[in-house]
Amino acid sequence: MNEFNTIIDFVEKHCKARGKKLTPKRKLVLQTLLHANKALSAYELLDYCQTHFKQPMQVMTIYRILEFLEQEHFVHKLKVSNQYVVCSHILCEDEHGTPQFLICEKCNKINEQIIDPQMMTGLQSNAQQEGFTVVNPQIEINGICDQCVE
Amino acid sequence: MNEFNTIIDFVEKHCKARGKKLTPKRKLVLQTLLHANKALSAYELLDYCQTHFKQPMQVMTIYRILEFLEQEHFVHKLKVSNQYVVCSHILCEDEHGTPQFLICEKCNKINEQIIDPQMMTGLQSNAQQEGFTVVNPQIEINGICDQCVE
DNA sequence: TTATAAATGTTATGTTATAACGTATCCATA
DNA sequence: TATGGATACGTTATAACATAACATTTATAA
Repeated sequence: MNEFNTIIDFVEKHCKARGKKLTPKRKLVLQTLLHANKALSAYELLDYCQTHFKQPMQVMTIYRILEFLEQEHFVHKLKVSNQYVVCSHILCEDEHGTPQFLICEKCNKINEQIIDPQMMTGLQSNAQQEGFTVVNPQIEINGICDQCVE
Repeated sequence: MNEFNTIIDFVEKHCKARGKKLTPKRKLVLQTLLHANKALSAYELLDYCQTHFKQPMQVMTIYRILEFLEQEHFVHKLKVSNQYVVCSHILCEDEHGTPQFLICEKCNKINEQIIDPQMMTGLQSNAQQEGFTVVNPQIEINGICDQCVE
C-alpha cells in the first residue's frame, strides 16, 4: 500500500470515528492535494482535478470540501495566499502544535513544521505585553526552496 | 504642529530627496491611513476617503498609490488581509528590521514591532536547514486587542 | 418506507485586483 | 516659450476570487 492510500484510509477511518463521511468528492479533493504535492487555491485545485483526474467538479463544492477538510484538521489553509495544503502531520494521532509554513514563492512547495513551543510562548507573552491575545496562531514565511534557486 | 503634519512633512522631504513627489492624491491616501489609524484595504480606503474627506478617488489610483507608498517604505502591506497600514517607524531614519504585526481581528488595530534579531536569525537558519531561503520576511499574527475583549 | 439531515448541484452575484489605454501635468532642454 | 518625454492619474473593462441562496440528490435512521 502506497502512502496515499495509507492517508486516505486513515482519513476515512477518522471521519467514521467522528461520525463524518469521506465522500467520493471529498476523497477526490484530498487525492488531488496529495497528488499535486503543493499548495493549491480553490480554482487551481479545480483545474488540477479536471486536468489530472478528468472528474467533474465545481468551485462551490471545492470550497465546501476544503472547509470540511480544514475543520477536520486534514488540511491547512495558508492565509497569505488562500491556498490549501495537506497537513504534513496528518498521520500523527496526537495534537499538533502551532504550525509554521515555509512557502516557496516559485513552485509553491510547502514545508510545515511545529514552532518551537518555547519560542511560541515568547511570542505570546510579548503579544500580551502589547495588549494582544493571540488566536489561531499560524506563521507563514515566504522564501525560495533550494530546487528553485539557480 | 501635530503629529500628522510632522509625518506628512517628513514624507514630503524624503520623497523630494529621492526624486519622487508626494502629490496631492498621495498625500490624501497617506492622510486617510493616518486618520483611520488602522489597517484598510484599497476599497475600505476608498470608502473612508470619500466619507471623511469628500474627495473623489478611484480604486485604480489607490492601488497605484499604495504600491508607491509601500515601495518608499512609508506603509506596510499586510499580506494576510491585503490591507495597508502606515509604518509605525516611519519617522525613524535608520533601517527598520523585520516587522512583526499583531492584528486585532475585531477592530483591525495594528501593533507593529521589530522581531528580535536573534529570533530572526534562528528562524532563518532553521529555514536554511529545511532547504529554504527566506525572502521579504514579515510575520503577521492574529489576535484580539485588550479593548475588544469583553 | 418515509421523514430527516447531510452533501452536492446550480445560478447568480458580491468582492477584490489588475490590464489596457487615454489624458493631463510637470519639468528639462532646445 | 515651445516641445517632447516622463510621470501621475482617469476611465473602462475584465480577470480572479469567494460566497449567497435555493434546488436536488443521497444516505440513514425511525
